Amino acid sequence: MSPSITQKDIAQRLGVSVTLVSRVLGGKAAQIGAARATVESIRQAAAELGYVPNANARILKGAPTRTLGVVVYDFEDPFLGAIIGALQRLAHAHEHSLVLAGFEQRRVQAQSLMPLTKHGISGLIIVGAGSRDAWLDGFLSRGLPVARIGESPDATHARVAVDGEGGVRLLLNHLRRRGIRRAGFLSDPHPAHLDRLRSFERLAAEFGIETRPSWQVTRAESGTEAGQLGARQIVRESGTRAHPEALVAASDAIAIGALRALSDAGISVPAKMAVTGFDDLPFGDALSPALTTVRQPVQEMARTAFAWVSTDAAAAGTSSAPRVLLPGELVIRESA
Amino acid sequence: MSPSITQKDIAQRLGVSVTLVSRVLGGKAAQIGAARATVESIRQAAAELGYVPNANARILKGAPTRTLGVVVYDFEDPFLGAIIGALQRLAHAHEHSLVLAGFEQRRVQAQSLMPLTKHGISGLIIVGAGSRDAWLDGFLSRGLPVARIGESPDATHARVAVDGEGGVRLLLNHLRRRGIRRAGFLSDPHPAHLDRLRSFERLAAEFGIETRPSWQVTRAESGTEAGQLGARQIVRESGTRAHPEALVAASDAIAIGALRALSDAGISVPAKMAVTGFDDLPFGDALSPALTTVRQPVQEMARTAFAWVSTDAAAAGTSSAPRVLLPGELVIRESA
DNA sequence: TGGATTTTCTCACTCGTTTGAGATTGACAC
DNA sequence: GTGTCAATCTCAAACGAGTGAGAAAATCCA
Repeated sequence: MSPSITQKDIAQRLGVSVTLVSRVLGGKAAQIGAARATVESIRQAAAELGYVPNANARILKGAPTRTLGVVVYDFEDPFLGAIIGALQRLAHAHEHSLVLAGFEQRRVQAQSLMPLTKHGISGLIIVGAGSRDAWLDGFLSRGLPVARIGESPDATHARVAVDGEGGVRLLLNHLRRRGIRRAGFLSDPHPAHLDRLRSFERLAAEFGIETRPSWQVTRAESGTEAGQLGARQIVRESGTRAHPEALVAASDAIAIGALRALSDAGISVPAKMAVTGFDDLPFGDALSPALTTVRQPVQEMARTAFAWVSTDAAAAGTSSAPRVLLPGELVIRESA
Repeated sequence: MSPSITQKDIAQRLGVSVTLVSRVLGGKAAQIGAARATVESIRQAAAELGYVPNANARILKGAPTRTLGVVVYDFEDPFLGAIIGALQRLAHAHEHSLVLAGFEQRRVQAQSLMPLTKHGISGLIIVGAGSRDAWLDGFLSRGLPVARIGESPDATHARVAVDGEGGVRLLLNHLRRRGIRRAGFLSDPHPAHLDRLRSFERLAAEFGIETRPSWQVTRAESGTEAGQLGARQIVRESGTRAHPEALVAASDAIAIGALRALSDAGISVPAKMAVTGFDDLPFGDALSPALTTVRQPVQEMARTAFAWVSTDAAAAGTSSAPRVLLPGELVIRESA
């Protein structure tokens, strides 16, 4: 760990003051009227010695940290990689850095926030849906810009998410065009999924699609398990009577579970029952049948959230819209 | 952004010197013989005011940063979430923080490293396989502890990965017990996958399993696409002649593609052809048929890598083993 | 009561960078 | 010879925390 080059090293080498070096390297050469030759020699020495400014010292002096905290609620989230990747690209492009924090089982512990305060973040991005975040108040009251990627019913901070209702609308419209007149819904306890369920209930009639309470199953399990158990339940219960012609799943994971249950029950998809997902996970197109779904606008959500909290936006005083819903994209494949 | 509480605030409130506050809060109270009452009052004041030490100031003074850089090669990696989650938990438990950096398309740009140097990381964890990392030399030569989660054939730093050969061995042993005597292999260009291919070639004979060059397909595409095209190719080419009874895929993603191709070709799995994966992705058990595979020891890999680079280990002078292969776990489901 | 100890706390500097305020130099005019 | 004005550069004090060395006050012993 060789010690790094500081302004002092440059100053000593050239026999000038650190002040001058700081000003020249800080781009203030013109303002203070530094001699052209001096400016050149300082720049050159800096380059030769491989000078890299010490961010800690700068920040200590009050410079913006250009560091964003990223709080992840759910590391199982299949989108996590894509979202973090997008944020990383944005951060990189805007010369910000990203500090990670996370919570166990959607719980916050005071110490979880240590990395955030420790590095003096200038903005906060929360990844994942959630509500009533008491820990957030500390940041918000200090005027720290906060943006969430995901829904938060009772939040006071900015958030961006896919338009669940719009997505369900796309799906129902598509199903209707395919001639489907009876549909069920599969959900798990995830808040965004419950929201989609409510949209489904509300919109089904509008598209002339019949649904029944017994065709709408919300399981306590989550993801594929919920889908499998839920679909199995619907199939069993409506064995003799009329059964839905389509199962709208609140997420791709749930839909995958449903596909499995239908396959086990010998019900062919989409011939006997159509299935739709929501999210567009990476493997949706390789499934058999390939999953018809609604694609999450991951990049756009990341971009929106980043734009709200980045140092540049905050400095410009951009007022942050409290809630943005971005449209999803209908991806028609084989399952419906 | 109300200014944060500093030691100075505490000192002023109690009418003592900042030095005393620093020493007490730094746990040096006993060494310098501070009065019990004073220690108490300082601690209490700190708690009441909500004092959080300023990491930048500490680091500037030469304290270990307790900050690890996490460099991600591939944000598409389906394990990314799990790995980052595990690292985050470890970091949290050991009071470290995590700074993220990443590369576009597995390429490094000098500026990509900015966050790492900026925050003065004390260790580096690379997520993803790779080789010949020129950018790494700078860190290594400064004596920075580096660990990679993933293989790196020509690396000089520590790395941990799943034991590919061991995994293939588990798979072949299992296939043999199921009475399979002829098997093919599906790969894409990922280095770890090619490595598994070589293991397969080497080990097949040992288990009395016949294989042929035409049954071993490495596609230029990656993931599911490679699996789908590869499986299709094998099925077509061996249409009339003897064909393999099993397809060993280098990854779950590839296996999913293969399942799809076989389904399209009307070849039932595992009755007519067995399929195995490698990785154990989240949805493997919800597929139809559920995928037999080898589980990556994600938690263990993260733990190993973290242990190498954490400040505590580095301080203790723990010598870092250059290469560790952790055993995968055979997960027998339906596809083989 | 004076000096030696002990107990308890403070001074002053440092880390690398920034910045308001001032210093030094030379040239030019009168 | 002296004052003025630029041009050019330096002093010194921060930011928040840590630290070697020493100081002030209280206690003890004779």
